[in-house]
Amino acid sequence: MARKLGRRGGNIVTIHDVARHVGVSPMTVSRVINGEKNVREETRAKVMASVEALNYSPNLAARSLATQDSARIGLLYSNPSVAFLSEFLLGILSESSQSGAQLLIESCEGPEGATVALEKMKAGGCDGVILSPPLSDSTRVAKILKDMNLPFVGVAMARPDTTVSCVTIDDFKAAKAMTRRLIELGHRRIAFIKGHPNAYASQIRYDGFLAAMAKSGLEVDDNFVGQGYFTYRSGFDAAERLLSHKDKPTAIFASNDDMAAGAVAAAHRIGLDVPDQVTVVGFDDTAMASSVWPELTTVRQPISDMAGLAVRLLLDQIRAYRMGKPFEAVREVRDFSLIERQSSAEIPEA
Amino acid sequence: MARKLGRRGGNIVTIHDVARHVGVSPMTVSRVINGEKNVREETRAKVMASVEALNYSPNLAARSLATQDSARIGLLYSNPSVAFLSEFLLGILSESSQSGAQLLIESCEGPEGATVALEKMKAGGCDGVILSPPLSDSTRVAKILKDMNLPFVGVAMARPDTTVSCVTIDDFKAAKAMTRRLIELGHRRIAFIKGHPNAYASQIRYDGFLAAMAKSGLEVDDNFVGQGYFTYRSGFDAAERLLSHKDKPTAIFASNDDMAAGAVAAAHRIGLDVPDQVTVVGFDDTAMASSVWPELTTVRQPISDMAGLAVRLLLDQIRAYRMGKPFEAVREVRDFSLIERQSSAEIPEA
DNA sequence: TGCCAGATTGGTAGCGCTAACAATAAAAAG
DNA sequence: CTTTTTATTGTTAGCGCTACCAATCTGGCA
Repeated sequence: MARKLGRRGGNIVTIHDVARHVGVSPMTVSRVINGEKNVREETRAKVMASVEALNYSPNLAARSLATQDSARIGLLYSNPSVAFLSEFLLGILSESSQSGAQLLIESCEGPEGATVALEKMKAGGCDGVILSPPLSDSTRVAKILKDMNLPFVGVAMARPDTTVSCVTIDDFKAAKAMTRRLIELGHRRIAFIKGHPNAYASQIRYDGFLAAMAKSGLEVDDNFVGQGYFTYRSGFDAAERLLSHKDKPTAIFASNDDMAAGAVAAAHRIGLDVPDQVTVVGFDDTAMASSVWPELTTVRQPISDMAGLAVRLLLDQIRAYRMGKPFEAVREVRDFSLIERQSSAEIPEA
Repeated sequence: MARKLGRRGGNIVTIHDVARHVGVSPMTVSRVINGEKNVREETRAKVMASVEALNYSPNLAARSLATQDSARIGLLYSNPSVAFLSEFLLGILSESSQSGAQLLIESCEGPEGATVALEKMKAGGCDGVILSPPLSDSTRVAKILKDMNLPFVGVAMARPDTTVSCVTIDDFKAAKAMTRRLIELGHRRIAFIKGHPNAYASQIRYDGFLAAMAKSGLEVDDNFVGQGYFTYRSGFDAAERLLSHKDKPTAIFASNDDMAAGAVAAAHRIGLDVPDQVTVVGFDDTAMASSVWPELTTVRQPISDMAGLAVRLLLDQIRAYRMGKPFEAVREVRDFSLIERQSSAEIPEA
């Protein structure tokens, strides 16, 4: 029976080829590439060498067919920052392609649209769902999923909820750290622009700011707190107000990058140089942060990693669910980092 | 032999289940779901009904294993606009998950890094590569791939090259259309900010602008053409200069959104209202366009569709390549669209 | 020396699907 | 009415991999 050739682009190296090359059974090769124990070190080395030599890489389709643990995971996102989305997708993608998971992607507008999207996923045979913010913070979406009996993992969820699995950073700590950094730079009159009142993250970031200020014995003037809505425009407006006081703040901490960019524009409008006369910092490290000028000092979440981790967690949950194990929520907290760019500087000499 | 249960999340419906339910052979079901001919209409309907009733959806792993036409496709991107990337990924993702293609993703910095990344892909068993801009425009990357004998498809390639497959829009026409629109709005003194001189798109967009101007009998003053580099800062600087002439332009066409955003900031700085006193338009419809205020009128490419199409084209090419057919380059041109937001308006009454 | 536990390896079967061919039924041709 | 063609369906085998169990080989110990 003539074997079809040229398949897999000339890379038709299978586990059998490797096995033959080494002189062991395919099963042993399988064990080695899956890192199982109970393989003699010597054998393992030989196999590894052959894998390398033949440039073998396993056929994921075959593997997931054989292991039966291929899963379909749904990705629900809803108009997050686009920059966030791309990093998010990158993380999801590389992880899920490795684990051979199938992806179903749906976007939705708010929790209402979520119902429809989730029904669609369920119908499409989804085994679990990953939620991007701000959906991950929605109690409503969480409820829908629980009712559907679908495992899910939220990414960058600010809402504290021990019954839901998620991967996040500590928004409180992050805001606190950024504030501390501003204080370190000599700033005392620090203004804060809050995010959308509906978002959990808004409150938590604000709390972090307050905590850092309190710890340094600095008081927060009500005039130095602006209400924003996570949009450029709202940041612009809030900053304009904040900067109109006779005793201007020397630094503005906006609780996301869009608002920080708006704040920079407002400062420029008034004729204030950033950062020489006002420091402006943001949060999230979206594309915005490095597109505007000066580029924004901001807080960065390891989004790609977080998304990848979310996939792994979800697959674990799906596996557990299939084995009939009881559900156990996991909360993984990742480290954030402060990215210092050109929009922040030491306090100007008075 | 006890069958493992609970697999595929309770959605263990296989083609056999459907077959049994209908009372035909699995093969017939396979034919129906693959839309093959030579199936009686009546049978087809019955199968369809069962598929619906049982909520069957095929196991892609099994399918690609059986058809042997699973492919590994590489995705090479290099720091494009993040907004572009996410749309791009979305398109790639939904298409490739449907076709069961495996994805390998690599980013690289410029054509130098491309060599390394592509070697890695080749080693990883890639059967073909998709290039995002600006890599798609690089003759160097194209050469590397040709030398490697790897099929590839470029997305949003401005460079005219009939030996390379790509999916693009007509940058010339798009720039022309936007310019025409500005003229329609009554603008006569229209300034243009060029993109990075190394990018093909820059020249082509500029040509489109010139063509539209010429067609309307408008002359282009050298003072009304600024050199930018696709960055916010360069747009800011160029606009500042353009707006400093005593006979200011009433509209500025920046050849990407970042520069347009910079131009808006420059106008604001000078105290000019956008769009009441100056119209500013961009190109690309990146996140930037709808993040700043006023939101930018711009040219939009159907990136997601284009990326999806690129995947399909690439898979076709890989298939053709495997069957030993000669390579044939395809150039698919998609329609762009003009997105009118708040940064453009009719010419102010003098 | 003989026996057994544990370590290491191999054999078999089958995951869900479809290519290729075989078989049957229906239609067309002679 | 038989033969050929064509339309429709079924059968077999195998894609590449791994779960499961059987086989073999260690060495330790009585």
